[in-house]
Amino acid sequence: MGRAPCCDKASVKKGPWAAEEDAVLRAYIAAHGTGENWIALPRKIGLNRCGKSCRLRWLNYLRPNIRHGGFTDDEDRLICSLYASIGSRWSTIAAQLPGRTDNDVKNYWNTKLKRRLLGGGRRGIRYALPQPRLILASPAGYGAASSALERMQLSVQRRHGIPQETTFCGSLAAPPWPAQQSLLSPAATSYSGIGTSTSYSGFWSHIQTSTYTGGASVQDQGAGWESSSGGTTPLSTSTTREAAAGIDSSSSTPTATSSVTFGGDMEDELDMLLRQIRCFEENDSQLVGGGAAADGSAGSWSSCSTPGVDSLFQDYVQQGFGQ
DNA sequence: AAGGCTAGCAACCGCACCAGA
DNA sequence: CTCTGGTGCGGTTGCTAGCCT
Repeated sequence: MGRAPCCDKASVKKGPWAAEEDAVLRAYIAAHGTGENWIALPRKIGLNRCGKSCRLRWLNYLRPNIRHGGFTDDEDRLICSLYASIGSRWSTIAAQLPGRTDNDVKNYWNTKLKRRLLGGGRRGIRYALPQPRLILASPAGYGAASSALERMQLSVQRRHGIPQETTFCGSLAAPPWPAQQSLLSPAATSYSGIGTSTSYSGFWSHIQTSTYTGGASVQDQGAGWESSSGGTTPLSTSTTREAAAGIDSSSSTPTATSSVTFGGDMEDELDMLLRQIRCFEENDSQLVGGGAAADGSAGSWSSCSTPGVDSLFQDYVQQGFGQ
């Protein structure tokens, strides 16, 4: 049974906000603040709007000190770096950019940065990215897949300056990197609380606590993982092998997606990540050449880099970007 | 000049989380 | 412990202005 809608969608006004509506909402919040119930607010002030719509309008547009457009190069770099590391947690990324909203950052990424850095674009066929033949058991489906792929590609490009057509985006039929399951499982998109809870599970916990230790062949991939939290592999070997081969494994439900409890506070980890990004910016030249040597040798990876994630990239790059 | 295409932005939708009853 | 309502978030879509042919 679904839950009751927050408002009568048939009777509330939808679409663009009029200046008068903005004025009413702004005046009320200026006088009473936003501490009250958003659902009840529109009725109280005579707006024929859904409470969620009012909240969104306030947060994304009417709130003081909001900046729209005109992203700086520094902001570009920060967005790219954070996206490559933590994915599409727009609110977390936006929190590092004063005056920016998650919606703004998201739109900016989708319309400008993504295309500039990764090629392709939005809305499927109109600017179609070459779609990798990676079929997931995950109900999150392609959303999570494309996001993870973008992040891998972005990070590899950032580190090695590799033209996009030579990275895996255009040729990923059977990617040799080992982490499809942990990157793309349903848990990969969820976490509980920032600054309010110490329990965290999902992609971040995997990259913090799991290390890929080998397994160059597809058959070995499932066995290549070691988990520092107690030795439970986050991978299902059967689904991993099938996914890596581009086979629909929807009939084999992932069975080993054990939740790994994250040992630290998310804000601390974000701090660490920001330090890494600054370190990365300062030592960019040290990173170029690591792992991407023409002879396929590993090269050296900077200590600035994010643990776990880099082991994936390193392994992937060592194997020739999916060739 | 007109029609189609593209890019950018605003807003909606649905899900997950959380707190309180 | 369960249920319910409020909130936050990410993904997606609709609309419109500008550009191109």
